[in-house]
Amino acid sequence: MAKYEKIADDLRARIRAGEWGPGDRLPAETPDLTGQYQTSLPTLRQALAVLVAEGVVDKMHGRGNFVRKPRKLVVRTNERHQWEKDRARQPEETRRQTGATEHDTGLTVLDLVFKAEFRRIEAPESLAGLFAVPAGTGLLERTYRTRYREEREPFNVARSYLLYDMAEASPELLDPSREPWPGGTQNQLFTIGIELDRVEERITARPPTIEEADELGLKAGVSVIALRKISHSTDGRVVEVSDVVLPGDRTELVFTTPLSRW
Amino acid sequence: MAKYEKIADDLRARIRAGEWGPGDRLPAETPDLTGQYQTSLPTLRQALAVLVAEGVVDKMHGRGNFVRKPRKLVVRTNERHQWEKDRARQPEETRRQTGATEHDTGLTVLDLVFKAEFRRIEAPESLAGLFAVPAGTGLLERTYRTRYREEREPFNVARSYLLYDMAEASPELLDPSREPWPGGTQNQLFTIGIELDRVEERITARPPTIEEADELGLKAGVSVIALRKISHSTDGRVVEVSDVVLPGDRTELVFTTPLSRW
DNA sequence: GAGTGGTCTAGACCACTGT
DNA sequence: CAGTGGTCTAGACCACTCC
Repeated sequence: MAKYEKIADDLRARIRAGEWGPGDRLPAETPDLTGQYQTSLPTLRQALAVLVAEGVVDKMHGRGNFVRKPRKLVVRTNERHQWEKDRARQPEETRRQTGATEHDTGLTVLDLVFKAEFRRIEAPESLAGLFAVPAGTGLLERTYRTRYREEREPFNVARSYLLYDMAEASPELLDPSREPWPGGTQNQLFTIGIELDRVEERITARPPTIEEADELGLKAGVSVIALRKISHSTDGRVVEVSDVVLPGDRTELVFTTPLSRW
Repeated sequence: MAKYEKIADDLRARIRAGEWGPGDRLPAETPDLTGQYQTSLPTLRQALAVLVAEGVVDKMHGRGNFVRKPRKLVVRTNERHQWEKDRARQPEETRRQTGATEHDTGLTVLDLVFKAEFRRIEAPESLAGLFAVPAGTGLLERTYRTRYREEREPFNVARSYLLYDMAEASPELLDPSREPWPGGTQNQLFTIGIELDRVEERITARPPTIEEADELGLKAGVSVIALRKISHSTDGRVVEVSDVVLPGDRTELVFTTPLSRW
């Protein structure tokens, strides 16, 4: 076993044993830890890199290395879809009070800050296939960033796609200044005569790309959950595709599958 | 911007531009790349570490650095639960033919190899809470490893928990040599008079622990999906809890949520 | 055995954080 | 300004893969 692995194992064991608790600073790389382990700085740093990749240690330039605190989870359920559907036909006053994210998280509209950007794009192959239209068809791309009011980085970035021709039926849907829209996308679809039959969600996890790490304020070595939501209308079409990137270490997705009785 | 970041950016751009395709070997670290970028070996390796963390490059000791091939996905749907329930009361001959994993992946029983280990444990706080029993209550812990016949490492490790007193009602359930059980857990529960009402799944993503990376044969820096499945019976009890760890870069979870009509 | 990546050293200098 | 981590060098030797 390599020296840096032995050091990483030992530090991990000391942390698990409680020698340093969550939020505590570890001894300085130089001269403390290099001295304790009788090693050079690069080797010690390689050991620390292992613990950072495992999510055990946070490095902070100029301050020190810290035992990572467990992150506060953001929960996202699949019950939100039925909830949002039930709400889509309520009066605006009701819809304005709270959205699906608040429903999941138990927060209020005031705790969260939204930012929306809209643009028209031509459908790439992958999206065109889902919508069953030719590549190059016009799509409305809407980018949403949601963050806690007290935090700087958003905790999710979502990109939603609608057929441009379809969205155009109601010019208000093309106006980003009307976001956050009371009642969400299902209400928007309702205003143009569309009812959803089911929502399909596909989930994978992977390391963040450079751009995502930047956008979500993630440390190198954590994971993101990539969720693609595909909304099917009652007349059998795909009417919305939404790609959401969530920080893996602070998101919990909850799906409930009801079963029919024997 | 640091030198190693510039090098990483340049290499990433060259890969995206197709200078090397999926599966191709990059030029040797020494002397090729260090020469091209006029840098020392450690700095070049730091640049490569960035690309490995992003999942763009695979390092293979003694062979070279390779552009990563797009991973083959293993799909897991939530329709499997209803499918398994429908199957639970079928004759053994029908149940024996295929299981839920094969249903999801389109593979046959012959493509997959199972390994099962059983033991009796005392419920830790976290599990006791879910089952609504006192901590220390006896649980049957069943560990399953599934792998492709041609691969060495399993693609998932699952740990399933049942109340020991409940499982004991049918001694066959305590016998690991009877696995894989035709019809899966829902058929096992059927034999002791239990019907499921719904299945709840909670999902997070995180870096693998040392033990998981080892067990699943993962490279450092990839992500795992941790899925906890909680099965609720028609009489309102939690009857099974199952923890599954899946390699994030080759698993796609698909959840379909049907919506009731307006 | 040739080629390739993996580990490690000793030390210099830069950049960030907090007092 | 002191303390801390971040970057970088030049080179030695080890371990793995494949011919």
